[in-house]
Amino acid sequence: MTEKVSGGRPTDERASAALKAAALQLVRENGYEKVSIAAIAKEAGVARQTLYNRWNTKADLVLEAVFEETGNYAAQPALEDGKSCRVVLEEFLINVFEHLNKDRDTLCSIIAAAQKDVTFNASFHKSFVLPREKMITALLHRAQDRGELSRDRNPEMISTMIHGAFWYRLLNRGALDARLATDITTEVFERPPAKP
Amino acid sequence: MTEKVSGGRPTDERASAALKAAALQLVRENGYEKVSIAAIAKEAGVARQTLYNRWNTKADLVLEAVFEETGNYAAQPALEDGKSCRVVLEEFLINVFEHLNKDRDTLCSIIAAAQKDVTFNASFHKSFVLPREKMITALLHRAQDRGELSRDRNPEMISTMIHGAFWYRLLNRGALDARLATDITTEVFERPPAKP
DNA sequence: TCAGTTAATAGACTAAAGTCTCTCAAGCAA
DNA sequence: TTGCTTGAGAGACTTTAGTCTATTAACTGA
Repeated sequence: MTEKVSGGRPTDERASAALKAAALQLVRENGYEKVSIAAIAKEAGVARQTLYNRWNTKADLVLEAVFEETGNYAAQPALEDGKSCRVVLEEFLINVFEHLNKDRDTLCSIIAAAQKDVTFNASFHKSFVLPREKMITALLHRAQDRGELSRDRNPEMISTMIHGAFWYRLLNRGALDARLATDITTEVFERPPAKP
Repeated sequence: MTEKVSGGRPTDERASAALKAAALQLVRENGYEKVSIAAIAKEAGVARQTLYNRWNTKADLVLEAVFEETGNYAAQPALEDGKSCRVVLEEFLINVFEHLNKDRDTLCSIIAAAQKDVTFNASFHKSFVLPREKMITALLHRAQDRGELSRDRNPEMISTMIHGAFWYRLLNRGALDARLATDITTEVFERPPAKP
């Protein structure tokens, strides 16, 4: 964040790149838990301390590596074309699930790491979790504005329930597929009134 | 599971009890991550190997300890009295949240541990997660039978979304309070139709 | 009583995370 | 060129999880 003040040896960006590449490769090959920090540093051809100079934990490094490679997992869904919000939500979820499935085990490990490290939890939440939550909330507000969703509904709560549903599936080894996207979307948008 | 066949020194149940008590006390005092297995064994006045003889990991031990002490966290909600399913769900959730809040950090750590150990994940899921999921699903089916919930709704999906919502809150350090219980229940049961 | 069996204790050992220190490298400004 | 500053490399050190082994304790059946 803060600009470098004066001299000193510049950080070698190739070392960062090599570490991220090595981390991603080893984690995908062997699984997050099986890969030691020493192994990542060795694979990158870099001293272990250099890794610690840049990231606090393996989780920080791997999150950044996965993130960067996948373009931050799914862009904001476009709201302003001809599609209904319902269709946009469904397509968005399908897209998210595709990305999640690619690094599924790694993401589970990252969520796990966030539970044992408050600092990492905060940065993970800020850079990854919250933005996604707000995308859905914004989409649901838009749906209310367009009359596709009743004003009586609670977009923040629905967003929590949507994200919760696939976190729950993710962490409990359930399927993350188009069917889930459709089922969630249906539950959100098709609301026949209770019989009196 | 299998009965003991013949002789041999009997396992000392006092050791198990002492280990569970020590684990619970130390974890609540210092936090799950800060407590080492050696410290638990020492506090219980028992050899470290004795702990490993009974549980595979710290997570197995702590889960059992927490479980036992809290009577498995919330009983099946009674379906057969005068209350509506909506009220039963709300009260059930309030009750669950009260329990969850007591050992909140510990439960987060247990969920985290389940992500790095397939064996523990399976036993956690079987003994803890699935039963709760089925309670809610059964309640929602009952609501459909009684006409409190439309037949068009998907009880399994709703159950996933409900549990997901509070897992998500739990893991992301959000509030687990009566307000959440009410908001969830409202989202589930009050479904004004979309405007045409 | 004694042989067989299983549990408990104590301690060694490995692998890994994380911290620390020392030395060298690479840039800056006077 | 000479300090000054910061990064990089190498390796020591501590703590912990987890495994393994040898020894002793407690119980059963013949």
